[in-house]
Amino acid sequence: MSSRPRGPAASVKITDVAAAAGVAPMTVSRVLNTPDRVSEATALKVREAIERLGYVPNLIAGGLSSRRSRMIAAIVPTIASPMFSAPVQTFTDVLGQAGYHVMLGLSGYKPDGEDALIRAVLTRRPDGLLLTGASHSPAVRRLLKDAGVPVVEIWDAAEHPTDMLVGFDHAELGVAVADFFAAGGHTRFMIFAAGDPRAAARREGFVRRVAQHGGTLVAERTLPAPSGIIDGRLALRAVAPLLTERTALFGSSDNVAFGAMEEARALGIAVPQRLAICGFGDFELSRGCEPPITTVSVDGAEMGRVAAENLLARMNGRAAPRRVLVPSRIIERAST
Amino acid sequence: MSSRPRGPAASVKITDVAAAAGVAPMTVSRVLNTPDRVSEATALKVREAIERLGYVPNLIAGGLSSRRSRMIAAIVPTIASPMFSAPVQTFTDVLGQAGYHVMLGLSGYKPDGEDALIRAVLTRRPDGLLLTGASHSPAVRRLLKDAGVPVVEIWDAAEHPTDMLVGFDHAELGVAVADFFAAGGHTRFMIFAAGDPRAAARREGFVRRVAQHGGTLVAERTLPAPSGIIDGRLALRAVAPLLTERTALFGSSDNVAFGAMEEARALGIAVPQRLAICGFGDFELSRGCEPPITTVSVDGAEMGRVAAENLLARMNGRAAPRRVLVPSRIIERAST
DNA sequence: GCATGACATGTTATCGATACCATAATTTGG
DNA sequence: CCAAATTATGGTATCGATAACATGTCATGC
Repeated sequence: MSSRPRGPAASVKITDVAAAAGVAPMTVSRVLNTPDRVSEATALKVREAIERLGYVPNLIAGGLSSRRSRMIAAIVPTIASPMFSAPVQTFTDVLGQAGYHVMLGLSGYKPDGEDALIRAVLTRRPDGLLLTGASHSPAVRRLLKDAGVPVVEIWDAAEHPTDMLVGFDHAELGVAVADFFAAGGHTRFMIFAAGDPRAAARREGFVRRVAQHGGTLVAERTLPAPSGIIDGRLALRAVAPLLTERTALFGSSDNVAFGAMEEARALGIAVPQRLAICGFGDFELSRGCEPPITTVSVDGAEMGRVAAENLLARMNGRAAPRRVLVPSRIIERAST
Repeated sequence: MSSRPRGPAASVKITDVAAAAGVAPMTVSRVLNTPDRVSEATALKVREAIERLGYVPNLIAGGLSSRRSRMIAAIVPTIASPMFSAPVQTFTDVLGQAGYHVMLGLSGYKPDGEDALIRAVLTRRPDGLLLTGASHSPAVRRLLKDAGVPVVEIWDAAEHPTDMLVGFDHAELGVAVADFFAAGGHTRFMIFAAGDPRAAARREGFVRRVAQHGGTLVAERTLPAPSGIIDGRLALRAVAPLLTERTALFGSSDNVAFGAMEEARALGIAVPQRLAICGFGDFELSRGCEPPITTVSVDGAEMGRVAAENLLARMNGRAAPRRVLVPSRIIERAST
């Protein structure tokens, strides 16, 4: 008799099932984990016993023994934006179908949020990790290396990822948007960028290319991260006096772009005649609003899917690409 | 010497730390879990050893031994909508600060998505569960009862929750919106509702009250769940011919309401003169668009926070309210 | 000065499953 | 018809931590 406190109804364990089915516990384990190694007749008996006793396997115990938790940690700044909720959604779906569960970690936009979170998450011995961005503190990099866990980084395109990466180059994307505007005959430019590292990279590329085109950077505003519709409205209101001539605006997200457009409407600034707007993210909003907003589409759901598949490959001992770049493309709509 | 395969660098465990610090493993455990029961001098030695060896505790082992996983499962249909991402976000934050991690389960809108997910999640022996809605299959209810895990249900107001509940009455809310429109002198009504049970309850309340007011229900459309901006646009386009006189529309989410408004704009239907619109959810969108949209505000973030706190209370052996109703209120804006 | 108790630490026995090796049952081939 | 190969099952020893109890140490009070 155990001296431990037990739950209200001492729960059914693998030995109970084994006894009920007249087999060894190990056989029950096989029925659940490697069914092809058990005869059909035995498997039937065992499954019947499982059903009858209402056995729910304990994956904590299994994980300790097998040293595989079948859990994956996903760390993103927030799920309040489609930018991150989309990849997390598909990531969770794909891994769920493979029998893995996802622990969600929300790091916020504070620079040190990630460190503590990764440390905490590693105490659960995840079989894999999804991280946002590829710039991490040296402490984190060492921690990850020591843990020996497969890691996928998304939403970034560092040359030397910690382990694997599925993302794209934000600076290049900024360049592409500048080129797009220039091709439309624009000479005056503005950018509203959120304060996070990736939005900053997009801005850097955009600003650099504008200069190369000999364009004028009329205004450049940094918004709090995560930035939204209201931030876009406020920013546009602040720069409205500068909108005396035809100008092109790049917003760091579709929400920001939409906010700018709505504020422009309220102020009587014509879009796209006086103000051309390009957003980022291809949220449903930019497609559904009136006029629809030109945007840069990056398939976040796809990113999550590929990240999950690469992680699965590695966890199953197969090889997986070190660096996958997902395409981004400008979707031209009525706002430009 | 163990016959098990070991990781690349056999990882540091509690016995290693204990040896390095010259104490028993149990003392190391105490330093980490119940620091007040350890003398300051010993704690210092132990912490130094932990730091020096880079010890990362194994909560899988700890969980097996203590029968407390310190994990909570959160099951929502999707995180693509602010309706669910907001509560999940605060829920995760609050529990994270208390040392719990959240497993994310996305059940989708298929009726049987939840069953399998809950069953799978229980194999991890979570210390608590967050569920969306309060109508579950009998199998699930029994499973939860047997597991003896604290459960909070959100986004609903069933009379007899499975365990605890933090939500509100959707039908009542539909009634309130009908009253609000009626008070504004409306006699013609339309509703666009998503196909999920909660949107259906809002619709039922709205339709019932409209009838009580002697109003005309001009159109009633069911949208696919989860429904978005585009669904709202399409629905409005379909019913546009009916908008010959002043009409009031209740959308099942702010996204749907916004889509309807944008389509109305495209079709030259004046808002709010010919079409008054009320949404649901108080997303940033309804506040940030032009004109801003009247909506029913329900604080999803607050719901997540309270759910987390009640769960924490119960897990710590304290009492927690069985049924918490969060307020909802109509925020009147320019669309009505 | 010694019993009483509070506090700090150590010892032992699990928690519930799976890896690995051993053995039994079955099939295959010459 | 039997040895060798294959397949199915069982036994044992952990996985890494913590609960419960035992022990040791010191302060307090009468």
